[in-house]
Parts: sequence; C-alpha cells; structure tokens
Amino acid sequence: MAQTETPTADDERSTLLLVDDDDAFRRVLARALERRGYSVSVAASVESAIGKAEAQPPEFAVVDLKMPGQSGLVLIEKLIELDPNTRVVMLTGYASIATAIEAIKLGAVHYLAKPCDADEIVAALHRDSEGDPTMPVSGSPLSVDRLEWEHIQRVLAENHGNVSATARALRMHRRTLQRKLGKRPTRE
Amino acid sequence: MAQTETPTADDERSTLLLVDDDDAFRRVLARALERRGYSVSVAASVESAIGKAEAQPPEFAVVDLKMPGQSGLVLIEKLIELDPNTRVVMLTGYASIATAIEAIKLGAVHYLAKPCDADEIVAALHRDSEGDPTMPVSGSPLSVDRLEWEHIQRVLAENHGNVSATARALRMHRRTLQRKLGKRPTRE
DNA sequence: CCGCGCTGCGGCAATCGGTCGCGGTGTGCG
DNA sequence: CGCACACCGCGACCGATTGCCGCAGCGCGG
Repeated sequence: MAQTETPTADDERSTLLLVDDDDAFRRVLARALERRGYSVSVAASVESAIGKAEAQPPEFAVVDLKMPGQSGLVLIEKLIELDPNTRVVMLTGYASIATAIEAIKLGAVHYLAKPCDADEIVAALHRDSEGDPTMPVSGSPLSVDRLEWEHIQRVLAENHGNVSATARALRMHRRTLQRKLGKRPTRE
Repeated sequence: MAQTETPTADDERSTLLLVDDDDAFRRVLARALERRGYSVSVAASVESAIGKAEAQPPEFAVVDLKMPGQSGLVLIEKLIELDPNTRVVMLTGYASIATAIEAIKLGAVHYLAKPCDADEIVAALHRDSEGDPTMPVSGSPLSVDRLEWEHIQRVLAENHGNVSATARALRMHRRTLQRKLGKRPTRE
C-alpha cells in the first residue's frame, strides 16, 4: 500500500506537488506544508504540473480545481495514471457535489473546500482510503442558494463546462448564469 | 420517454432494489422505475434491505442516505460486498459533499440530491462507471425555479407547514419565503 | 390575561436579473 | 486563407425581486 507513515523521516521527506494558480495562496500553503515535513514543489497550471510530474512523480499532490486553462480534474487523472499510489487531494473555493464526485471517481483521496487550513489538508492526504460509513448526517437540508449552486454545477459538468449550452439547458440567460458562476458558493 | 432501450431483453427485466423510508416517495418512484422497465423491489430500512439483498442480490439499487436506524452508507457497503457489480445510486434530501465523497468511495456509481426526477436516476444508474465521468444525458434538467419549488415544498412538508421554521431551516427570510409560496404555481 | 411565536401584508431602499451589445478567440470548411 | 459560427467575458440599463422593518391578528400554555 501507499506509505501512510508521516513524512517524518530525517533525510527522506515525502514529495508533494502543489498546484494552484493563486500566487499568494500557493506560496503560503507551500511554506505551511514544508514546515510540516514535505518536500514541496509547486506549479501554477495544469500544463506545468504535468511537466513536473512526468519528470518526477510526487507521492502526494494538492491540486486546485478551478484554474485558467485546463481543469484540475484532468491533472488528477494524469497523476494517477503516472502512479496509481499518488495520494491526491482536490482543493477548491468553488466546491460542489458534482465536482467532488468526479474528483473521487478519478482517484483523489479527498476533496476540500477553501478556506481550509494546512492541517486539514495534511489530514486529508493521510486519511484512510475507507471512511467511516456511520458518519453523522447533516441535520438541515440545503439552503435554496446551495441547492441552486449544486444543480448548476451538475448540469455544467454534464455539458462539459460549456456555459452557453448549460444556460440553454437550464432555460436561463447566459449572462445570468455567468453571474451566478462568478459568485462563490455559500458556505454552509 | 426517449429512454434508449429498456434495460434488458423482453422478458428479463433488470432487478432493482429501492430503499427509502418515505412511503409516498418510495411508492411513486417505484412505479416510475417499473414503468421504465425495471423489476423493482422495495425496502423501508437498511435492515430489511439487507435481508432482501442477501436473498437475491439486485443488479441495481437506489438508496436513500438518511433513514431511521442505520445510514444508507452502510447499505452501499453491504451491497457492493454481496456483488461488486451492483450499480448503486445514492439519493438524498440532505445532500452534502462529505456524504457524497463517502458514497462514491464505498462504490456508489452516483449521488443525487432530491428533488430529482426518475429520468435522472435512470441516467445515473446507467452512467459509465469507469472512464468518462460526464456522460451525456438525454432528458433536459429541471429549471432552477422548478427545482427550488420542489425543494421548498419538501422542506415545508417536513416542517409540517410551518413557514417560519421552514424559512429558518432554509436560511432565508420569512418574508421572501412567503412571497415565493404565494406566487408560484410554476410549471414548465 | 399575558407573553410568545406564527401568519399575512404594506412599504421602501438596495441588490439582482433579463436583455442588448461589443470585442476577442478557437475551430471547421470551402 | 478568410469566413461563418459558436463560445466567452463583460459593461450598461432598468424593471423585478429581496432584505428588512413594522403592524395587527390569532391560537396556546402558564
């Protein structure tokens, strides 16, 4: 199995690839992860991440979903293809059930919504692949805003990210859809 | 409607186990699925579902997450254990990213938030389990207005018609809820 | 009888949403 | 190669919707 041991080893730190287009965020998180014992390399786009991963496949990866250019999802696929044991965590400020499902299906070990702190990410990285089926179920239903967001994300995924097609399917105006997509999902 | 072909040949209908504790919902959905060509058996709890599944493992399953007693998640685990080829869709009115991740990790092929219609469920059931996660769906998704309406009605029913309580559960203003309730006989 | 929570509703200001339109980009075809 | 076509992002305008306040009526338990 994958090395679940903490990246403690004195001279052998675990390699981790961090991919996010937000410079400030990436820098801060990279430092935080280094302090926690990882050998961190960074990338600001899917393309450059693939380059680095091909040169040296990392043991762990933290990748942002929404980036200019290709979606972080395709990177997950690529990383797992390069090494099925890579433990990938998807990180996003635009969390939705639809993308979470895709990320997990593609082989990510976990999916976190920003904002989240470095400790959460580390915990996710080392989390048992099997979770606890007896987890608590949220007591209140989704808010209408949240439900709308989830629905839109789902349809958008079905339309492969095509905004115009999604707007047509939803019978709403493209401009309106754009505006809704631009706003962050309401944290619950 | 344009639903491709019925799941299987003429006299051999696919077996499907439907598990939900809401009697009315279960009855309606069972009928809808039968009309779409499945041989449907139902259960109102995880325990009774396990009994039925052990007697005869179904090819497909639609299970609710939140049920009195055990969580639907443990049922997914059990069904997959009985037959790894079982195609399970998780269905819930209390959707969350956390439970969605669990469901997928346990082997569910998809995870849908209520309200959703029977066509969506069928599409989810038949969606490619491996590879391309976004498969084309034929039916048109519900409009956001429609979805909102269904959701509000569901929560309102859960709160026994109490508008104030519903507004709180939905985290929306009572006045706004009132206006929405007063206006819509929304249809498409 | 009083306090409390729920309900329906008017009104006003602030935000949102529908619509039009523009410029830019990527792609397939004659 | 140039054109048609579809997509994307975004500014602007203005009517529709929402957030919020307040008021009055009503049933219920102390």
